[in-house]
Amino acid sequence: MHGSAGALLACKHMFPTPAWDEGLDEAQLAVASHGAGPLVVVAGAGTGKTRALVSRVASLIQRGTAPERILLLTFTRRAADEMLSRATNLVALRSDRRPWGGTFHAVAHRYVAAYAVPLGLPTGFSVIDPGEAGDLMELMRGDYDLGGTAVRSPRSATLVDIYSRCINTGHRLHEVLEVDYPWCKPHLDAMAELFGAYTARKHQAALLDFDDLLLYWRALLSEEDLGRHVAEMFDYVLVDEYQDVNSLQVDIVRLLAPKGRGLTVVGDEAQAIYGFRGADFHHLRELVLDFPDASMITLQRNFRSRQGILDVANTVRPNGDGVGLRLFSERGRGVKPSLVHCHDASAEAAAVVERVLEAHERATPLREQAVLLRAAHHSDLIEVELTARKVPYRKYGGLRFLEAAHVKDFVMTARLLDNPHDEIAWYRLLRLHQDIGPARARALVGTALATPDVLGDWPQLVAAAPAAARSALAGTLDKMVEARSLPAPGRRAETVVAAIRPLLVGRYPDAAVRLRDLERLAAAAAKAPDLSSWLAELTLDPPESTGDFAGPPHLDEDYLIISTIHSAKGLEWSAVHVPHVVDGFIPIDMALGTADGLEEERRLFYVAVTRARDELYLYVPLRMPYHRRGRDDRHGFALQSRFLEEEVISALDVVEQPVPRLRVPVGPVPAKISVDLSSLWA
DNA sequence: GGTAACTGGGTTTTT
DNA sequence: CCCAGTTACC
Repeated sequence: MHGSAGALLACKHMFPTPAWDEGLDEAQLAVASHGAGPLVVVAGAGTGKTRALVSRVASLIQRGTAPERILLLTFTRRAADEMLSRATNLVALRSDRRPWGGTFHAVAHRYVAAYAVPLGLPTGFSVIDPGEAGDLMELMRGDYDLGGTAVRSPRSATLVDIYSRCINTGHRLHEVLEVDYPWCKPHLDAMAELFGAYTARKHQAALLDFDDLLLYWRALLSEEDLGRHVAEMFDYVLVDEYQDVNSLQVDIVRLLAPKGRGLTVVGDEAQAIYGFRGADFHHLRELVLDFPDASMITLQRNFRSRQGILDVANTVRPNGDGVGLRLFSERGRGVKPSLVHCHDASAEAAAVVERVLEAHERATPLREQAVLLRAAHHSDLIEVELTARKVPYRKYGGLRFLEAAHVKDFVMTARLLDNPHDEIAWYRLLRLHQDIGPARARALVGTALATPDVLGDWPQLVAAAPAAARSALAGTLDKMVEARSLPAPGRRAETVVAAIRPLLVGRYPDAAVRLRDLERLAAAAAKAPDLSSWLAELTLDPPESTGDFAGPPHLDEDYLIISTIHSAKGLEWSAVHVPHVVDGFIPIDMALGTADGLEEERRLFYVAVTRARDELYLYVPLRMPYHRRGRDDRHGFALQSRFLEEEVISALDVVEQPVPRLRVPVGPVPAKISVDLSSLWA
């Protein structure tokens, strides 16, 4: 079934060249034509690892593997979709016979939904995001001595982070607190109790958080017979970005590919940027050690960037870890990247926009350029400047569409149709009504959960509500009953929007805009097979930019990309602009405390730099506001980033951005000017 | 006891 | 922009 590389070469002389190996270099070809033994590919940035993976999938199919017996796990759904459609194009497959692919979480969801019954889960379970997990923690933490402000106690978002870290790393709570949250140590016992109760309460409400999806998938795979059956559904498992997996994901991979058979992982330790989420790049090394028969292929020919950019990248690249990989360009020297010194943050914003427009003049479209930032709000001033100069842009990362209050209102209300046990959804929906605050909502949630079929029997819930809220609540519930009776996802979603419309109109001054968002969302839902799985997928893979639901972009539409470095992973642009290359921003101040944190910041900088194909600009403002936002606009001197070591700077062309000077326009001067205040005291 | 409206202080990265 | 804390009103 698995032809060797030799047999493959022989075939090439007899048949027209198969499309999948066209233009591959030796190392990429070795990846594509590798057999079934475990394979570790160490791929530096821009070395064509996507091509190699795509070709491998195509090659496996051509060598006789059934497409549906291949599983491709990637970091984002977009990456999976892109790779799978490229691979299937190479071998011209029927669309119903495609390989499996997606993020760990998305694939987990499919399995967990399909095997809900043996896993002991209710079939109507809902998937909640970390924000909603925080809502549930918030509801509970008061009962576990973690509320109030008498003692400094962790916020609910922090509690979710800690909980999640325990699960994703497999470390015990006290270890996690010791290493990552030492200031929370006094709350150890309270947290242990809270976390136990949180797990139970989620289960009761038929809610699965992101971590649960992985936990249940692992549980399924660990089960003696069923697990083996599920794992045996795949002959090949390919995992991209393996440096960013956590130990739970490692377990899943190991269970899917016992002894590494059919396993391919691709990664680069120098691009590990998800340590804060429990990822550990050592997993990549460990795989090589654990499977002595693993083959290792290193890709270091860079097809993306000019050598000038790689000179910077090679000096920034952390040398302690990794394999001492150095990147060599296949595309010539190019222009030397610039380090632009600016007077202050607003001069920097002007300098960025100026260079964006210059590159645009030189025929680099806006969408071939990106501004990459450490944190989403670092783009404030640049956005102001872009707006003032009418440069269109789209922003990725940071505040998400799904976090917008009205979208959550809609999603959670819609979820209640299939899962009436969802107490956070009830809580949110009830709070949306006038005269129902935290306390009454809490009581009403109790009533709702105690009523066997609340939606069928809604007058009971209305009767328990305060008189002032009854008619509104009756209206909401009545519409929801109607929505529940409609099977078509589009109509169902529309009716949910209708149910909450009066509530939103009362709550948000800009309700009209928000309702339009929801109508678009409902229209998108119409294309899904059913509403509840569509909602789960929306939660797992939310639209990344605010523009994503504005309909398909025009072909000739051009806009600059603004993105966090994290969201830019795996992407590339002709020109890349990195502002704020200043200590406290890159590296960010929050990460300065630990050596590990600082190393991750360096890798982040490396990722940013290696996104550029032809032009790279780093910007250093010499003065920065003390506070990143808000009323205090005092400035202090900024320290150039500690990552800009001498060796890095020598690979850069240092430019001083002239200080903008205020010019007072001088017109015709009158003969005599006088200032007379005498009338004030007369 | 409970809700709504206002104020002042603070903001990393994401499946 | 989101939060916790305060205050005025039911």
